[in-house]
Amino acid sequence: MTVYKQLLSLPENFSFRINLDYLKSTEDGLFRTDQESITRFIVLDGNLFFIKIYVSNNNRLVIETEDVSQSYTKQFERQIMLYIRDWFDLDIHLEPFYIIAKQDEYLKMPISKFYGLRNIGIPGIFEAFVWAILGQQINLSFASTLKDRFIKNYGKRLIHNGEDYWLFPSPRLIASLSMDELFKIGMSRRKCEYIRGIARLIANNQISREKLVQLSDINLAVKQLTAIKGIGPWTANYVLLRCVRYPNAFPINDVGLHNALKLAGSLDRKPSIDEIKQIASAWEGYESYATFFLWRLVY
DNA sequence: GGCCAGGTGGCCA
DNA sequence: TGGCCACATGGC
Repeated sequence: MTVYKQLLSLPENFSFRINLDYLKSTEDGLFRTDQESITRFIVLDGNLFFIKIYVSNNNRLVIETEDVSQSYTKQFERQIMLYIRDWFDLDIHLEPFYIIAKQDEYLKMPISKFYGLRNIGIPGIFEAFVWAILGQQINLSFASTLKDRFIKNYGKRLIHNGEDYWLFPSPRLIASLSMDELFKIGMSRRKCEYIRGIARLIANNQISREKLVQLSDINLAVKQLTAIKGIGPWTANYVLLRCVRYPNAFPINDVGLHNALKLAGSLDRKPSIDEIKQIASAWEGYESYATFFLWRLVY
């Protein structure tokens, strides 16, 4: 099979090792990691590509693409590069964030420990919503178990070099399932309803990542999303942070954020919401990155 | 055994 | 608006 190789230059404040470590900690069947690379299948307009990502000696990102569907064109090559730039959030300029963070009581420790980390995204909006809804209220290890069951019950299994990879279930399929069919994997009936509801909205193109990007106003985006049953302020901000990439998305109610602030600030208790608003006022415009680095302390 | 987990909607005053 | 409560399940 033909393999195409592309290079992407990396910003100085990007550490492949730190980002690989992060991905390793969140491996979910959709992609795989080893000591030096990340691999996954991606689908573009129904065409399948297998990509391998690693770093070269002169600090460039190398992307090898196997042309599984025999349909590789310059157009797909561009789309694959955009996919990678987006997944690793390569187009954001983080210098101003690091300047703020270096003198911030709560951020100086995490940015020193994880210097070079990026907000590794959740590429698909449906995947982002499902992951957020699964994570509501329950502990993260159980949420991971549910995600694993969700992917392996309803997703598509692919094999490459004898190893399993999964494609995330399509919103169309999930929208068509019965409550009992969804309930069997062990999530609450409410989570089943929320997930099926969002699957319908996405399948009908009533919600899309592009539309949310175009709004370009976090308050409007949150207002629109929280009108949907099952999407509260936390879920809306989580999806805007991890997928749509609003730099000022801020899931202020997040328990993990509270624990991380307690740890980073050596507090004897978790801070109150009012205290967090006070703390975060120094991060204006970079709340998403502040949150992502703080999460890395506790997850 | 009880409480807390990467919350949310529904009910009640 | 603000205060409860249920929700599925696992870990401590």
